[in-house]
Amino acid sequence: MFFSKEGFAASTRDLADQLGVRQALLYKYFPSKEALLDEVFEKAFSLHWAMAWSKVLFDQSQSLEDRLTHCYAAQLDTEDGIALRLFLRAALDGLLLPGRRLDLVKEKLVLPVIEELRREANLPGLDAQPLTIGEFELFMVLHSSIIFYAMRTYIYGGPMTEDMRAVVRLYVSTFLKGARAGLPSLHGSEAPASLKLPLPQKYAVA
Amino acid sequence: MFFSKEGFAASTRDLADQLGVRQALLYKYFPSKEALLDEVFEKAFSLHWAMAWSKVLFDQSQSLEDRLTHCYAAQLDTEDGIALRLFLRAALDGLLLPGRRLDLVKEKLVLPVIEELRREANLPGLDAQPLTIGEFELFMVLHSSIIFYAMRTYIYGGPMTEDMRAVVRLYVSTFLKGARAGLPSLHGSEAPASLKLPLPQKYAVA
DNA sequence: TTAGATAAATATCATTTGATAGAGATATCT
DNA sequence: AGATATCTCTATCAAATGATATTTATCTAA
Repeated sequence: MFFSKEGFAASTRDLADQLGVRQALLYKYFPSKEALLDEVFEKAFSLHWAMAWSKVLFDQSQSLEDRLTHCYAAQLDTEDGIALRLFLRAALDGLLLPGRRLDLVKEKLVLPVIEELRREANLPGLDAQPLTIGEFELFMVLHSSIIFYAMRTYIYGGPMTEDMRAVVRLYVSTFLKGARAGLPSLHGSEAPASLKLPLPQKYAVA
Repeated sequence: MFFSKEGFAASTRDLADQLGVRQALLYKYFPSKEALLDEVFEKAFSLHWAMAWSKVLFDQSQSLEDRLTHCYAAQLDTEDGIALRLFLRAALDGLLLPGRRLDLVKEKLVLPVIEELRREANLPGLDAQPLTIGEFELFMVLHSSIIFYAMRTYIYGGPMTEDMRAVVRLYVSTFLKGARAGLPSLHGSEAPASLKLPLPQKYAVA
């Protein structure tokens, strides 16, 4: 989209030019520039993300590494940079969408994965002991890698490998190795108390 | 700074207001708004980052985990969000600074750490076998975690733990566990060929 | 104190930009 | 065809904005 490249301060005339249309026409469809931007946000953030998740993640016939790799690779496949740019611009301008996105990630990805890792390690389930800050931050190791990969690709514009799936698999396997080795001690007595606190409901908005 | 909050499209009048000065006065010190922005960039990106690095990282008397934790925690300590915001805005607007930053990270952090991890694993040194894409991406697992933590703190504005150092240590230890376990196989025959290619000189600019 | 310079304010200009009004064109229905 | 409704364009306004010119205040040195 236009605003993802030019920023929200871009003029409606430039937008109209790019659409091959006259500037005044925009105001037949949108009462104001703000309404137009609202529409842009709505389109960009509606279904995007969070589709492939959920289902594939629970398919116990594949290894957790395969499932996570599949989810995040699918994620990066559908990502075209536009939503990411809009997303960052919105965050920089003080919108609170980004925080809510993390809430979604927590619900759809962090909780299932940590539940499974806890089971592997013979730790109590999430219903018995709520998700801790340490576990959330542990998962952020993986999530950050993917996000930053997308940023390097679409924002930084750096030269990336063609073999995205291999990189995602490397991220996932590195994370899983570290998480499996470290999760028990996150619940042990030697872990910092701050990491054992339950994760608060984040970014809650009225 | 002003532009890190308001964006580069903010008006010189608002800037002057915030400085408690009249708008025209700005043009006694800067020939144009663009020159003013250049100055802002210069200030923001000059020495910032990359100071604590280098030295501490080579102090073999501490564990690699301690050294990395120290470096990145110091990094996050000096970070006030301003540089990060400017940085992201610049990246979104197509500036190529971000790529160069990664070049710095590669030289000051990735190379020493991978060299050390290779030595631990009895793998050939970097002079014998250049840094691979896989190794760089491996380190990105750690680096992304830190960057994204800063973004969550200063851009997303989410509620973060007070105990930043504990989180950084968790990132570092998780990365190290995964990297130590995975580095040998990154050089083995089962690794994807794409990850074994040498990392190209990135983001080179004339 | 005064001459000269430096710093800051006022006033103003030309462009850009969001937004509106009304004319012309195109399609649709009877 | 003719009436009507929809769509798009031209023309224009008022406010905001980058930039300049001119005036006023403040400081410094002899």
